[in-house]
Amino acid sequence: MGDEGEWLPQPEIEDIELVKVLHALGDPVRLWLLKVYAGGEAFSCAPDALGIGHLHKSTVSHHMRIMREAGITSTRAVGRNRYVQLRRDDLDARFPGLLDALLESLPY
Amino acid sequence: MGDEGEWLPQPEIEDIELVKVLHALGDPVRLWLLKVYAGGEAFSCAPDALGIGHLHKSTVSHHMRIMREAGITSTRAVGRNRYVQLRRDDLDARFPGLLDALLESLPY
DNA sequence: TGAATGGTTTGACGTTGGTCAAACCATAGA
DNA sequence: TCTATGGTTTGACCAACGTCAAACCATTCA
Repeated sequence: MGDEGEWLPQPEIEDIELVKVLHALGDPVRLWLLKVYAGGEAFSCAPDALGIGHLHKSTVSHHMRIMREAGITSTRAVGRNRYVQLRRDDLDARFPGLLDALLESLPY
Repeated sequence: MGDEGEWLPQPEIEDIELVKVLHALGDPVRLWLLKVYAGGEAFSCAPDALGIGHLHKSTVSHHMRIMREAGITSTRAVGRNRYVQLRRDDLDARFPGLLDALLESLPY
């Protein structure tokens, strides 16, 4: 009760590397997740809830870890849930204009 | 003589896919090449001339092909030389602001 | 306390990817 | 014409990657 949850490990702002961010986003599933998280904080990792119901939950967990370790997302663990959000401010500070350009360029 | 050379195969503007561009740039060597080509047209594929003298020339050829097929560069073959340049206008038209943001964010 | 639930981790499997070396191709130059 | 040269292609090798399944862990709730 009253517990805000724990933050899962993520790189410091200055340790976010462009090549890792690009590598992380150079995958169709993770590029899709970028769009999902851009729409607001997600509180479930369930494949169906994320629009990737065709993938196994462990695969989704894998993709979310890669995005978090690349510095794209931050995750707070509260109970059995995971609150995932884009690190908008950090990405904007580190790579000005990049995130906006990416979101503007997303397909669909 | 007077031969302008032949253009190597490359995708049409509308066929350039964001995920392929990001995947292509999610590699340290190709991210380095992006910076090189951003500095102006390159007329040699020699590893030394491109600042990647530690790599075999066939490896460089491989990376250049991936960048071209992703739609990042265009290549004109004139004699034994290859004139490689960034597809600035095409990339700007397809993904507004992305290239500028990337070039601003490059390390070094 | 016991069962169900949301996520993570591990292991396995097939695919893709980066690298080198050698063969190859076409052009330039003697 | 012969040789050297700039680049490409092919094959091989090993590492990295995406995926699933099963085991696992912690939390929730009956």
